Amino acid sequence: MIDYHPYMKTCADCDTCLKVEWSELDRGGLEQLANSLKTFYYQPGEAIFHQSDAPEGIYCIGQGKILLCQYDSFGNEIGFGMAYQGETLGWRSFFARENHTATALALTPCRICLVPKSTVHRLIRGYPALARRFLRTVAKDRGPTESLLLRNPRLPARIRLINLLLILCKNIYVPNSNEELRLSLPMNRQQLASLIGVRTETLSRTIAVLHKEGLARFHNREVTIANHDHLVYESSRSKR
Amino acid sequence: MIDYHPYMKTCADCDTCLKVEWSELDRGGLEQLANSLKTFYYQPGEAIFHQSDAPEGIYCIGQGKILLCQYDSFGNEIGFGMAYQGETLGWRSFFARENHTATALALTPCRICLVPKSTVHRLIRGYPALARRFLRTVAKDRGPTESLLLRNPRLPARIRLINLLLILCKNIYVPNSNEELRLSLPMNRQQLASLIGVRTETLSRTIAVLHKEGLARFHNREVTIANHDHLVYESSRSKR
DNA sequence: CCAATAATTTGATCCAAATCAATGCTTTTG
DNA sequence: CAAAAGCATTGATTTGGATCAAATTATTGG
Repeated sequence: MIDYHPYMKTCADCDTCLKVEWSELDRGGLEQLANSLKTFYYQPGEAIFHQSDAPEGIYCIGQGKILLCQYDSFGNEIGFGMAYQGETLGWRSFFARENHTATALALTPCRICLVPKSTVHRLIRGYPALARRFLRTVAKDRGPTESLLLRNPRLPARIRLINLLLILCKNIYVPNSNEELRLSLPMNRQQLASLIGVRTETLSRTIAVLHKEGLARFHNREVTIANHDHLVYESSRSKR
Repeated sequence: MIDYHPYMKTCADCDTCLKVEWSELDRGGLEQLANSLKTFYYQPGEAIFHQSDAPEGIYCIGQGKILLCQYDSFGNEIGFGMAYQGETLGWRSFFARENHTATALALTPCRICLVPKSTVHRLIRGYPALARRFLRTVAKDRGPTESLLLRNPRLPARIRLINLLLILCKNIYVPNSNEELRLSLPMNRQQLASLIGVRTETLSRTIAVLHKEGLARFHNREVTIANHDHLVYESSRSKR
């Protein structure tokens, strides 16, 4: 983790952050933001924050993909969500005034800005619109809904995998549903398997089946969604 | 559903509501609240709101227990959370500005106040502290965490049931862990089973085992937790 | 570039929970 | 209060995914 703070004193270099919650700020607020921001770079596998750490503020993902995970009593990593460029991170525990209940792992090289807690507190108090905007962010969190699709014991592994693919599809721009959709799975099979609550062997076999059926062709960490409509159809016909 | 609105024009009758988010309001705010409140009474099985309804405001549970559920494509009810007296309800979709993604069912006779959306909007704008307080409420929501304990396909049914019992225990005051803990399961076996993602037959068998082991004695819709510590121990030793 | 190592896939077997079927209990309700 | 209906438990069988083991494919480091 390298701190580029000395070179990054302004948010002008980082237009992603202005597209998120901070867009509620005026010139003065943005200045406070820029002056207190710390920018960090992470390599895949590095943690942005750890379970049971006290929150240091709110993170703003300028670049990269992040896995949210927990560890069980045997040290196994269990992924339960992802975060992307242009999203804020770490708000749940910050606003709940609790320690982090999850670990955030960089999956790809990441550029992430930390807005220190003192700044967030000041801005939230000074800009009621910012508080309202964060209220919307927190309420809009898809985590709980996704978990019903990905980690439901009553759904077969195949449907859970399909649901995961569909959720990942939503996070990339889809110009035309007729075109083949290519998306990267920026994580290893263990992490992918943990997201849908199966063992890697089961994931492998399920992947092999979808591949043979021609619905989604897998090659290492890339998938080509050949028949998006059919995946949607199959998912919609299943239980919850 | 009976509207007792004519008899309940003030929040003074309903001290629970003052213990929740609305306690951030001053005299004027509370007056606005009291003047626009509508109080409804529900019998077990009645819905407070339905999946895909547009939110009408925020509900305040004066009395009763509520099941949050969804329905799959075959009409099966899948519970994924509960709400209790002294909690607010329906804020997620309200603040996300989306239609409800869940149905709220009364499990016991309920007294519930609806704060109409126009009032909530006005109060949220007029009282920044209220927005911040709701931010905390939304962030503190235990739903996502609980779902990892209750609906994790990698956990055996036994552990998921134990986790459910422990979560239900948390919602009642526990004076002394040595004493036996009695708690009611105010729902049928189908609903209980859906909360931990198993079939009723499996729930029955799992209940029978815990009962025979003397860890938790079940009788109809009542459980007596005989060995809380052991349940905690077993839960903590399991995977996530 | 190749050996060493790690990650992934494939194969064989086992087991927890689903399913299907039947019986025993509670609530309703006439 | 008894019959009917709905709910809950128990039994027998099946099955999807876990587990254990081995082979194959990637990745890393010399």
